[in-house]
Amino acid sequence: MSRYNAKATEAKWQKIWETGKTFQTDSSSDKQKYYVLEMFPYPSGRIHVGHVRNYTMGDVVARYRRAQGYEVLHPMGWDAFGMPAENAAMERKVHPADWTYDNIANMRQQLKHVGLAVDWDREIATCDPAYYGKEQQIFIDFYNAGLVYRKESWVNWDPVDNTVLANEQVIDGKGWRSGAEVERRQLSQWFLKITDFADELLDGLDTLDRWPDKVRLMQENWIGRSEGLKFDFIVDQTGEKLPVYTTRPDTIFGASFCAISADHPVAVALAKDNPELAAFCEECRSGGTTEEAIEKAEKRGFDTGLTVAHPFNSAWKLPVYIANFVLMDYGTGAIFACPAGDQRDLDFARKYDLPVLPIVLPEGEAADAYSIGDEAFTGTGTMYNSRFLDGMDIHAAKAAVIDRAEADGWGERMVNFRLRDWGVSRQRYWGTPIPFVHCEACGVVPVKADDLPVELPDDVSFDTPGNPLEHHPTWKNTDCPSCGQPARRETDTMDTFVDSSWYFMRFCTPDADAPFDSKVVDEWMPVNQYIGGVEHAILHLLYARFFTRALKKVGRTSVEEPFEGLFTQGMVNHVTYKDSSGEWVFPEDVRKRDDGTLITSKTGLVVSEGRVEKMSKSKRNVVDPDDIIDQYGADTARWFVLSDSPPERDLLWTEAGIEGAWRFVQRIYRMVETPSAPLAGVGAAMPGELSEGATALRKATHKTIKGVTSDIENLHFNKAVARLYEFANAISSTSEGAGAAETLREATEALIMMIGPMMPHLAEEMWAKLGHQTLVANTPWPQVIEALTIDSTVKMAVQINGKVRDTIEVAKDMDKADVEALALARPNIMKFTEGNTVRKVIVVPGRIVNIVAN
RNA sequence: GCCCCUGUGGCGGAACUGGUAGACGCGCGGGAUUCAAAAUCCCGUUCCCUUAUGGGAGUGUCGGUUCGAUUCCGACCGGGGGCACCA
Repeated sequence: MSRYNAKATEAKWQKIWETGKTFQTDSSSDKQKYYVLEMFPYPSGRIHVGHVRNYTMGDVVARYRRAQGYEVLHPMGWDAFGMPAENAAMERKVHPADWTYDNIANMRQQLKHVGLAVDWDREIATCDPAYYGKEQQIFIDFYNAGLVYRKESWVNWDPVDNTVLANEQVIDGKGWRSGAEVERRQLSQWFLKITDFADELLDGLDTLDRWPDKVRLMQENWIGRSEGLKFDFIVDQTGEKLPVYTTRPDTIFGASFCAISADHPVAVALAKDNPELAAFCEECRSGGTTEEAIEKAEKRGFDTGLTVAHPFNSAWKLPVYIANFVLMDYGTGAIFACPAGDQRDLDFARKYDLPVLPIVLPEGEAADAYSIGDEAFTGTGTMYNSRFLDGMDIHAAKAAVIDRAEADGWGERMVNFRLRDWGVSRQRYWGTPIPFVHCEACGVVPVKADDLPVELPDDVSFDTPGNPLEHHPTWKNTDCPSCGQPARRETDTMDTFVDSSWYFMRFCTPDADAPFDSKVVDEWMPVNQYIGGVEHAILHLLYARFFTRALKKVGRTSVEEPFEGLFTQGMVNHVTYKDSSGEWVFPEDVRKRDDGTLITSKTGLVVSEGRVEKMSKSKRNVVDPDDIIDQYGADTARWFVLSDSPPERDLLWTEAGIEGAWRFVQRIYRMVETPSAPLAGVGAAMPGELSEGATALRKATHKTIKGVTSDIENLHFNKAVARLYEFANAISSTSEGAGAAETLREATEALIMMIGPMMPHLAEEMWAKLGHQTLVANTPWPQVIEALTIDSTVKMAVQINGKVRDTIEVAKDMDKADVEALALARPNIMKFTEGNTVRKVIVVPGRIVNIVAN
């Protein structure tokens, strides 16, 4: 018996697809368009199993949609800028460009072996001047629209990578990549005004009904909209205004002090001639978040000696403290504190012995007996000790205070966001140069459109720490685009998240002179199905949504939301292995001895199996997709990553699992090579009369088509796989008599067409073996005959007091009364009803009969 | 601390809107084929009692609603994720 040769077969079909331009996308086609996109990879050098899973899912969708008659756009590119290229340059003396392009070449080859239905003619790399030059053009557009600005600001400085990190790149006070303790420095930075779109980005979430709720919720929290009252205290000593923001204006009569941030202008001014106070502010600033975590328990402050008057009673004075828990960049950097209603305020008040007056009475408490201990009451209740608010619930009180403030003119309703502007400056070489020039006379001037792209210089050195562009002898010297005098180029480059904020549009017209051709983009966009890792739930996806809106604002597109459907797939996990010396061991080096114990083939040491964890190089619990594809073929790998686990959940990679997938590949091959019974010829007509077995197979065929179709529509690939296994079992059990050969052909062809999106090479090979001259890739999806998916009889369970005691097979439309009579007459049932009284019989047609008897 | 998700055999996981729990795969046990092995095929496989038949228990725990709960409600326990001095 011959065996399926995956390697040779897969190479053959990949060649045929490539030379036939099978997956080339035609934007001018009049078919309905479908854009499926997986998050493009960073060219690290080699693909990993996570990539295989991600791109296989996208590929199933792409191939399925093609079969459904859509014109499909399924492109691939490279998120090619970023720090690892510079690290490689420093460590191995290779140029970042060479390193990156070598990696791209490798990974392209690897991905091609996976057999993706990708239009490779549209491939882009963000480090290509043809790409980043357009990005510079967009950046200047944004600048002209007032969406780009420079600001002196505190930044997170990574002392190891010598770069500025975004807030979100700082994890537990450490750089996300280097792991180094982050410092705070003040630098002039470029910012994108994402906060201009805070409301829109929030409201837009409601329209994204094909996004996971989890991701929408995370974005909602990230944007962090709150409503409250903004009003000015007047500092008694100076007459200065001190604006504060609160979301709890209802607690105004519980106010006991006012707290400002160490970075607040008032604090900064006082620090000038108060060394003690200055030292305190410095302490608040230093240390970063990690140390904050240490002193988290402790709320500390510094009494400025200043006082402010309560807005409802000018004789009521509140002391002004500098407090370490007040942030300058949220709200106004100053608060009024109500210790009874806020834990931080309460901790602070207890420490500095400030008044704590309860103003919200929890339900069930008596006003004269209630007091606050060391726990603030943040719940709902009834206002008291609060003059005109007394008796209201907190919501009514909130509104009442704001209304009064607005009527009396001392405050106003304010909406505040947690979201901050996006700092895009990076002091690095391997990124998109920010296309601006600093001129002594003209200030900051954008580079002229004709002079774009501002290209990175090739001859750079990484010997000194810091930004190589800054060190370059000539690159930054240029002439001012405005006055022509000698000037200096901006040496900051952009955050790589900028690159990935519009690549999906570039894919629509990868060769356009403009960043993209908006007419074509408007036809393809939004992306119908976007697939990627949940780790991008906030940053990348929020930035891309912002960019799309900003591009609309500058008139480059009319698209609102970039991604109509979003799917976030789970990680790929694997057990870990350690040898007796404590070293991590690669799975491929583990051997099982006859007695069941494990050893490494390298050293012979005994190996123990550890926890299942996300595949990572450091723990060596990785498998190389190349090895798998070499041994079993891409189809086997594709089938395995689709089976078993729901796609949004983590997948456990096992040797046994991949073996199982490989067995199924062989089984399909045998089913076609040596079918269980003779097959009818290609296109043979279905006879009018079918034997019982043939009818059953035919029904199974159409039920399976129906099920698999809806499974793929819903991205339930694991269920589609299970159904196909089941169907293969059905085909294997031989049927005889009239129509056996015809139904077997119909079933086998349906099976091959349905595995097409998942195991495309095997499908093509089997399709050809079945006598077809065409490609499965160009064959329409099999049609369901609905009538064949409906059974005329139905099996119903018969329960007594909720326990199943029997099953009956009845006509689908049988009368309730008849069903009941039939059920009660069953011997098994009579055995239980005998001697008892039947109290009640519930008949749910097509489902169940429940007899209540006692 | 706050918010969200999740818990089903030895394992990954099925189960439409409350209606036969455990589909399908893996693993395991038994058998066939083979000189033998690999590969393949067949049968069994939630647990407990039982010779089969049959019965009892069972979807993290404890309660509730219901003729009927993996599904709905409440409390608790375990696992995962997000945010974190956001006023």
